[in-house]
Amino acid sequence: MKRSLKNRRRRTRAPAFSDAATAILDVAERLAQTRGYNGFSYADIAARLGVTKASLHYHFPSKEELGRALIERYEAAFAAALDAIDQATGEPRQRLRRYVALYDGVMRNERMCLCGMLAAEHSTLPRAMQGELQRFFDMNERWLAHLLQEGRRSGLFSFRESASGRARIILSALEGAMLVARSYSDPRRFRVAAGHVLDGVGARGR
Amino acid sequence: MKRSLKNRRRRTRAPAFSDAATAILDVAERLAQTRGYNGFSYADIAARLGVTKASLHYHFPSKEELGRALIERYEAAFAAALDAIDQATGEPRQRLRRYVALYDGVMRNERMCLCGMLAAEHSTLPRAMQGELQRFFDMNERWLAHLLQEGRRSGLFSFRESASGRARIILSALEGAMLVARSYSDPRRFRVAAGHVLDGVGARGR
DNA sequence: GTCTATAGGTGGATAGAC
DNA sequence: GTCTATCCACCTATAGAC
Repeated sequence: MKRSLKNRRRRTRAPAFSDAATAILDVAERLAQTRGYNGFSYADIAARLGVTKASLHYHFPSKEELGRALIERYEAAFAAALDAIDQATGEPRQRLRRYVALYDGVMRNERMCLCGMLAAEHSTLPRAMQGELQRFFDMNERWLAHLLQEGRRSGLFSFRESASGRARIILSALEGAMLVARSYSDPRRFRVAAGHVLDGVGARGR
Repeated sequence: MKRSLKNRRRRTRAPAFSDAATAILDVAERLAQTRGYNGFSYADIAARLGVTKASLHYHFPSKEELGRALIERYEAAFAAALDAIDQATGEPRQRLRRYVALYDGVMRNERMCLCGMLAAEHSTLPRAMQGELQRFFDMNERWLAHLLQEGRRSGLFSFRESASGRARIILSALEGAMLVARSYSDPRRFRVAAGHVLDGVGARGR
């Protein structure tokens, strides 16, 4: 009963990768976010880095291990971004706006959320990766639900369903907006939809 | 100036396929909706039908042609379903509920919207398929926008943005809800999110 | 750590017999 | 229309030299 309840979310330790491994992950991440896990190969990564396929296997023996590392690193970075938001401001509407801005940044990079992309390929992924996907979405929903609950208590947000229900809606809407916007190669499509997500809880106000 | 304005949407003629071609498309469609376009092969289809890969190429010489046929047939079937809704009832809330039920039926089949799935793989698809994808989403948005406009005029729906803006939000939210629900293999997740889409315009009734 | 070389498998696609 | 047989490109992965 004595353990601190603060920051109990931090279960995702950012793994330490060598410079070479980091370079591989950077390239693989971009490829996975634009083409999907089944849409890129070791050859693609090797070509972009100017090395051979074999050397990649030294750092990531199998593609499954590479895929797991991708999700783990992505989730850790996302968790850090959420912490940064929490520490920058306590104002709920601003925190929600910054959350949406995270996704907007991904789109502006002509990518899609890594985990949204992998969700489409879910049934073709190794079991371990499937489990990590859920953890990512769970983390997002928990963070959002907490924020929504707090904002509603202080009269800033307004919505009928439960906070976690609304969190799911927001997450789904953002992922879906990215998905559809990709077919039009138009990030503005995402931005407009994202704005209405904020309106939905009464959080757009400047 | 004399041409009828009724049914001017019908640009998608349902192509006639032989029995064998239809059987191939049925299997390919299920595979594409569960595993993605890059996630299945001619070998997968052939195995499930008990024929050889070579015979598939007689009906669909290349995978790109197969992919195009998949989207065209899917879009035609969807357009027919929208027409059926329009003819069954003119009541806007009911029509919107039936629209959402279309997507729910897809999820209940343990699939995801074909075009939502393909949207994730967008950048890896042949150009022709990319164009057809947009047409599918455009058709959905036009139908929804028209319905929303009508419902708002009669005081049944309420939303702040333009009808086409709201149509995009609804489409994105439904596609996103399917996407995320897949990671949990839980269609109920979709159904709850879909219900809130209806609430969003005041259409849940009852 | 990175290389060359290669294994063993699967991808889409074609030729030609039946 | 469906088959057998085959092609070549590409996939993930490994062995072993440097």
